[in-house]
Amino acid sequence: MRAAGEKKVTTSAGRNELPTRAPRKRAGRGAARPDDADEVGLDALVGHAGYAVRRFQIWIFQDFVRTLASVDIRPTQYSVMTVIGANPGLSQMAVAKRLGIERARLVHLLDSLEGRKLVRRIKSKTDRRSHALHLTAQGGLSLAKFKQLAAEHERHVEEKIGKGNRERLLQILAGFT
Amino acid sequence: MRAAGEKKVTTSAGRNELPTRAPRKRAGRGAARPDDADEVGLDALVGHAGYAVRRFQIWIFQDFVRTLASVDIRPTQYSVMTVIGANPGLSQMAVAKRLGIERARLVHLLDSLEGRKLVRRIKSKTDRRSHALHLTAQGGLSLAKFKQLAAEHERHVEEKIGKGNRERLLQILAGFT
DNA sequence: TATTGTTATACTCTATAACTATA
DNA sequence: TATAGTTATAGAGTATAACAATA
Repeated sequence: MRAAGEKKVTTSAGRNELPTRAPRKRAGRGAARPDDADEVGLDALVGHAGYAVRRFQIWIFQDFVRTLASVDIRPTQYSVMTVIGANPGLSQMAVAKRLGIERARLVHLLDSLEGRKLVRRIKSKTDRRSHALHLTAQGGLSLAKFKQLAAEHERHVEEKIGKGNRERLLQILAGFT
Repeated sequence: MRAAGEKKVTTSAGRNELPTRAPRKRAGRGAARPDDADEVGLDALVGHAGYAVRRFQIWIFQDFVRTLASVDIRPTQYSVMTVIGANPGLSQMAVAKRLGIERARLVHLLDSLEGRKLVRRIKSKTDRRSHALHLTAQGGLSLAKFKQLAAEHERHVEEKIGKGNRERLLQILAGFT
């Protein structure tokens, strides 16, 4: 996973000539096999938005996990707590639909957050099938801390791709939120 | 998973006013609970590049799988075959490093592709620990077809976010490939 | 009948560790 | 001793199906 070691922290937005390496080439020694990873051409993958997005998503995900490691919160947990915090009383179905999480998966996520006393499931009076979700007092305080760390992570993103590019990215992808 | 049903195929690049919904609001009936998913505010998630990127990645991934369903090829399989096709004789380690795949995982991916007669592992003469990877004749023909379908998928992306935005996206993320 | 939360299953993917055969 | 490929395991995430309680 290249992202861990962190080379190329170029911090910027300067080098934008698509790296379309020649699809065929031979390595340094006598042999015809490029054992040096950077000599390996991507061919059609250059030009696929999905490939670039996947690599970026992996980087961003790992930076988030690393930055919030001290509080042991992962991106999905953060998104669930944020939505509950902003919309107290929401049902599990509503949270699942809003975040695009399977309702079956949300059950386990909430089990974990509830076990950590960050979230509470309260039986709904109006619809006894459903639960009203709330942050606990501790959950509210913790979320404030999580948001600080998440903002720090966001600054890492800014350093990585550049301030203007980050904003442009948010604009381009606004329709998917 | 919102993407399956497909609402908002707005095909474009027009609506870019960040949807910062008010963090608190009540639903239609007398109650105070927004059961309508679109009434639920995202709060801090708006403004996190990672959240938008994750949602976009899910959409793009699913469109790829759908578009290449007839040939039963997933994004990772496609990337592996493309790199082998462009760099015949590559070792497993070189492919794994280049694509950011764990070498342990690549073993299973290659087992599957080799079982389908698309790829062949050939024992290296120079280093008997390693395998030289090649597409079979059938694999080469198949890959051409996969590339056609992947290009079709790429057109879907273009329709979804707009031609200019897609190009800009590739530029912004070029450093991650 | 339909929906909410739940349990269960299967498969993909990430992250490790350990083993073997070579180097 | 280090590396390439392999096997194994654990957890996250996706995708389903089915069930009980309730609507």
